[in-house]
Amino acid sequence: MHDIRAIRENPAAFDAALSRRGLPGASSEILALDADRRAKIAAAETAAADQNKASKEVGAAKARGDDAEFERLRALVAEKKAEIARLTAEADAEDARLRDLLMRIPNLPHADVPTGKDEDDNVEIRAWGTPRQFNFAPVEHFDIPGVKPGMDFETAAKLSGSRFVVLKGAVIRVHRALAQFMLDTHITEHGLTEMWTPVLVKEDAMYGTNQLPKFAEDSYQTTNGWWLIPTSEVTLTNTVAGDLLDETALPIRMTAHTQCFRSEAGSAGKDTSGMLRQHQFEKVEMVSITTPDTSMAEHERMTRCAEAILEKLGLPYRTIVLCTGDMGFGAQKTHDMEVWLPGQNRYREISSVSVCGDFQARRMNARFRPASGGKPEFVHTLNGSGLAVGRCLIAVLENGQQADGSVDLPVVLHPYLGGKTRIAADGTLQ
RNA sequence: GGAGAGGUGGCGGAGUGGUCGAUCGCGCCGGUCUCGAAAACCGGAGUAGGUGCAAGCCUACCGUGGGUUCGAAUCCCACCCUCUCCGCCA
Repeated sequence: MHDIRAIRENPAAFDAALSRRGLPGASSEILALDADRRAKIAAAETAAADQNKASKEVGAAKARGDDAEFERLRALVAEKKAEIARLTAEADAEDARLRDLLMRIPNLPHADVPTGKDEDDNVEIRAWGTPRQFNFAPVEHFDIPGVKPGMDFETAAKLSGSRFVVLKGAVIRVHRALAQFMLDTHITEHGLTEMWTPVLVKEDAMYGTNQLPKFAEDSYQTTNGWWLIPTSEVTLTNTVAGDLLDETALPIRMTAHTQCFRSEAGSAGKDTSGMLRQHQFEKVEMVSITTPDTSMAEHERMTRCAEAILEKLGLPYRTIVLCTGDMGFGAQKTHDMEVWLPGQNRYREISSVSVCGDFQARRMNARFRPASGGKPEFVHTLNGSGLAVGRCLIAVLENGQQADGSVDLPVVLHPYLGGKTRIAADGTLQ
């Protein structure tokens, strides 16, 4: 959410930043509402002050037996009370409207971020690895002979419909190994703290990390009001909601491996085959809570944490910085890692690492007390995939496929597979 | 699901109708003492909103929303959340 004061102080800069995202200016509407709201608050507070004054005097009037004054003040209090009720109701309504308006406006892009319209304007900042040369035509993950016995979309459709999968045998073991490998690397080499969180959350948490109010249709809700998390960014970030932390506690670096649930509303017809885009998938997420002056450095650090996983797995990737038009709602700046998928002959997103500044912290009311002893300030929040496990499985399978239909598996996974090194063409782990 | 207890400032914990935004302890900040530190002692400090160049002033906030009252942290109602015991259960 945006700081109304910052908009008041510099409406032109606010509109200019929105314009970089390809959005119309909003400051004039916001400021008109804000001015109206403040006038109402001032009127309500003046009336409240009058009431408080009369309330204090009424006791004294009664004590000295001045009945006329007592009755006059009593009537005045009653009158002010009605006035206050009316004015605060109006002020509250405008405040709610303003808050809702501010809640629905995306974060402003960091100065570093290239201006652009869509993904064509994203900028590659580095690439790692060389796509392997195949002496046969590589296929997509679901067509690899060794994978087919362990990846069953028909049975999943019977159980749940489209965009679900049943995994079996060697394939799910590799999937599980990947998640374990990612977590272990993050906790032992990257200094993140492993967490395990609920996947059902209250509405407040979804507001905190900006899934709500604008993107309700992208997530699922239970009949009793819980939401299924679309990412553990929601739970990890909201662990500090409402807190006032000591600066010495920062940065807080967390990671969690959870199920994620997405309705994929609006992606009908996109990535319909294979397990690239599912309603239910697993992700190892990273979240950092930092001070304002360390968040940009943390963004680079977190990006490296994600890249390290890909490098250890030997998966060629490129890292891009998203342009203003392609960034997500809450981000100030985003790095996407795209992994090479030989079956599709292209790079596909496997991780997205974003710095949100105080955008989410303001929604969650998550603050820290500076070590210098000043006023509490909002923390900065960052989140990134490290990595999407299902997509990583796809990448490992497609990049490791062999002419005979088998799949060679990355060396770093072998210890997680009981020393096995490949999925044979018949689907067995060998 | 049944029964009970409770939600107060960074934390713990008092306060049951009127100078209570709130006793006290811990923690925090400043000072005295000390070579320095600890301890001890003295002093300071809530959060948010509004208004003002500023000092300041005003308003709100004791889980949330209503109500009673001239006046509510304190009384009443509803809701939310947490904890304990019982039952059930992965």
